Amino acid sequence: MEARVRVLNAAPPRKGARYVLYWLQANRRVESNHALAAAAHLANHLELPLVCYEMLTYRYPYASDRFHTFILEGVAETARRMRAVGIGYCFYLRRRESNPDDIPRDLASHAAAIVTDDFPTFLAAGHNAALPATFDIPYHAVDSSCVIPMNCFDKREYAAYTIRPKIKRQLARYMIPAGQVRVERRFKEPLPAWRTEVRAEEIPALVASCDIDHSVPPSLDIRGGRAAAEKRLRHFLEHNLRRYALLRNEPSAKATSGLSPYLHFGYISSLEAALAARDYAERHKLVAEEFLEELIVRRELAFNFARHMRWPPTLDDLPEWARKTLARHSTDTRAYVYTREQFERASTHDALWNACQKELLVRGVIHGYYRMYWGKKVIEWSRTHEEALETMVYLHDRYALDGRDPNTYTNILWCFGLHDRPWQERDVFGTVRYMSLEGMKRKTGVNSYVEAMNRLAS
DNA sequence: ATCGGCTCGCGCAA
DNA sequence: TGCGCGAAGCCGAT
Repeated sequence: MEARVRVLNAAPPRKGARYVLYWLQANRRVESNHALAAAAHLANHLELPLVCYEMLTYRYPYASDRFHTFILEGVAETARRMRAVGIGYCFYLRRRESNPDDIPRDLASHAAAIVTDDFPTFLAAGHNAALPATFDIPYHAVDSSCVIPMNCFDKREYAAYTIRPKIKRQLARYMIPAGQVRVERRFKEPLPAWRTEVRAEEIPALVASCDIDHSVPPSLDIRGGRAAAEKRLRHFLEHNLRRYALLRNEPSAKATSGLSPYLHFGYISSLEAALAARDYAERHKLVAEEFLEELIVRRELAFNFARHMRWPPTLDDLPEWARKTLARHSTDTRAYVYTREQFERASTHDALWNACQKELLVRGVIHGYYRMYWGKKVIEWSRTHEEALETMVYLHDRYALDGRDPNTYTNILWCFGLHDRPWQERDVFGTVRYMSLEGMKRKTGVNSYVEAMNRLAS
């Protein structure tokens, strides 16, 4: 467990406190949650009950109906499951400027210690970098996102082949269930009045009442919540695990897990998905190898990169060979040049690219394989490499349910050569790997995907 | 349909 | 110091 914990403030626990506070920033679940388990352990040790605080504010970048809905869809269930095990769960929806914003401080003033999620991007990364020193109590950040804790890798890894053997060596030690959360003292005080109780039928009205971007609608077909995540995993294991190795790069086969939004918002942990896949494969004489490679090796390579990159991501974070070759080709003539707005509206000359963008606009995800094509083409058709990066980050931050995630930024920078190797030199890309529409047509069912996305978006 | 070259640098064997 | 090989490819030769 120690490897999962970063002690960001080592003050002694407050005497005479009423509870230990778990500030839920990333892991929206009771099950397979090392951070919650660590908080419960500390509460038991201090002979105090445990309070879980989760908040959703109107004012973070790209807050919209899409993200608010996906988060609110999980709240009632998290409340039920937390309270069932004796944790005082309080969710707070800060809808607009006039709502109080000092609730975390107020909660912390009665807490013996704060335990929270260690997450290397976006809001949680900012909070955990800036806030620990402003409290006079212990502040622990616990990594419950990775199978092998991020802290086990002290340096920035160069590529999948450098991190893979390190992961394989330690896998047996960490591929064990996180264990049930057990609190010895139930939280018995009345729950505070400022909390927001969320009922499913009230979510549209709640979202409408927030001072956020109402022009990005909820995902057409991806619903938030723990039960939805469990259902998605079960469906994947029963129908697609056996097809995954062969068909994961064929988008129209729908053979991928579809777990990325649930992993990003913490409705499910990669550890429990990995354990479930391994056990299911064992019982049914299947091979889970390829799925586990993506779920563990490549995802944790992305967390390793996110830990070390600056914010926001820039081309300076690329390996030297990629920076140099891109610089040499910075002024190459582009065959097409589109603005951010043209990309956003899915109005390029390329029907496959537009279909990918439509899936992002309507569903909030792009198939993993096509996302690489999508990214390579933004590089090819942007005025500069820097502008291409800005466009990709903007479109993912604003529309992707699996955006703002280490995986997203790593996937975007992979398009510029991160974790990859050089290939044959050509215009605009230099020696960075190129992907062509011809290749996509040869290897995947482009037409059926384009037709499906046009139907969805109409 | 299949194959080799393209091109760089990490990590390990020696 | 040498060598094998890598986050999902392309292209031209056969």
